[in-house]
Amino acid sequence: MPTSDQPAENAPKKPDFVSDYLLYLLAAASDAASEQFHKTVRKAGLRVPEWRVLACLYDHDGAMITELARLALVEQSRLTRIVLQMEKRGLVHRTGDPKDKRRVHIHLSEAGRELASDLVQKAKIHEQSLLETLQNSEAKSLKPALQALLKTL
Amino acid sequence: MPTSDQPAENAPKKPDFVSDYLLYLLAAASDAASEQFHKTVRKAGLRVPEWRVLACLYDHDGAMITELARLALVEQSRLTRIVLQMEKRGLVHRTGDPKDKRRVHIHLSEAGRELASDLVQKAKIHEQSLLETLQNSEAKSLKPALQALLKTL
DNA sequence: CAAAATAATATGCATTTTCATATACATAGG
DNA sequence: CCTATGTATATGAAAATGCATATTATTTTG
Repeated sequence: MPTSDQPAENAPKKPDFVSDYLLYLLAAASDAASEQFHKTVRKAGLRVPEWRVLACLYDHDGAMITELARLALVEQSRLTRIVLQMEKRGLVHRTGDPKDKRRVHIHLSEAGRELASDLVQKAKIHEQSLLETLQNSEAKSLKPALQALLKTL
Repeated sequence: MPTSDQPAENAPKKPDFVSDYLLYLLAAASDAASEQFHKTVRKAGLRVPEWRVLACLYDHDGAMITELARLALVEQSRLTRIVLQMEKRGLVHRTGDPKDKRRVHIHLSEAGRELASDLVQKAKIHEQSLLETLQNSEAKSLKPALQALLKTL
């Protein structure tokens, strides 16, 4: 039996796969880096996808459902329901598009905009302190590398 | 009304928040980079969390539930259920720990190991081609930067 | 050593999520 | 202008998920 749970001392140590696998590093880094700030999000009474929607609307107020789903990295039918819940809570409102009656545009309410602004500010502060804990070279290269990755995909 | 969906030409253009926000870039890059390979995973009859569990066991066969949950980036009670399902499908089996009877160790079955090896190989190929689409400088800096981020968190 | 505190896993249940598809509207081609 | 095809959003229903907590085992402490 060639495989063994207890490799002999002289066995050629197989290097780990996951700890050097790009997709794993991306997922793990995303998780780890977000964990702290997501606590802030929940303290503000939002779930993470709701925060994402608010943040995307902060940049793209009036976006339609499909667009917002893509931006906020959530599946369309899920976004529809998230937006409906947020509308009930008074964070956003929905308007029809006169040019294309299928479309629904989502807008921040005043309360939504205030909450978004507050959290965006906190996010920026958190990001700043996160970047400061990294070596200068790593902090400098991270965002451009991620943006390049996104651009080519 | 100071806010407007149609800013005047001379309005000071507020730069986007999300498109330059580290946590967003991480989540978006993770999503985008994984999308393709996750199709391969689903073609192999696995859901993404199951693939993550297999891959982690590929490196850490015999890991206990808590450990595996941490490695595979899933919450513990969820992992318990994922593992139970995978056991029913014959991909893993669970053994008790004689030294500490609370613990449950998870092992790859032969079928599980074969599937894991196959997918790990495909993952490496996919990763390789992904890195090749990036500029050399970006590809070179990405993994170290992510690993540094993980290390400091 | 008994009791309390801690740890590992499992489970009940409410909620969320996904998938497929329905519905409504828009556009293109004959 | 009618039909076919495509697009945007919503929804039903099965399944997955998260949260709190139960259960069992271990460790610590007085």
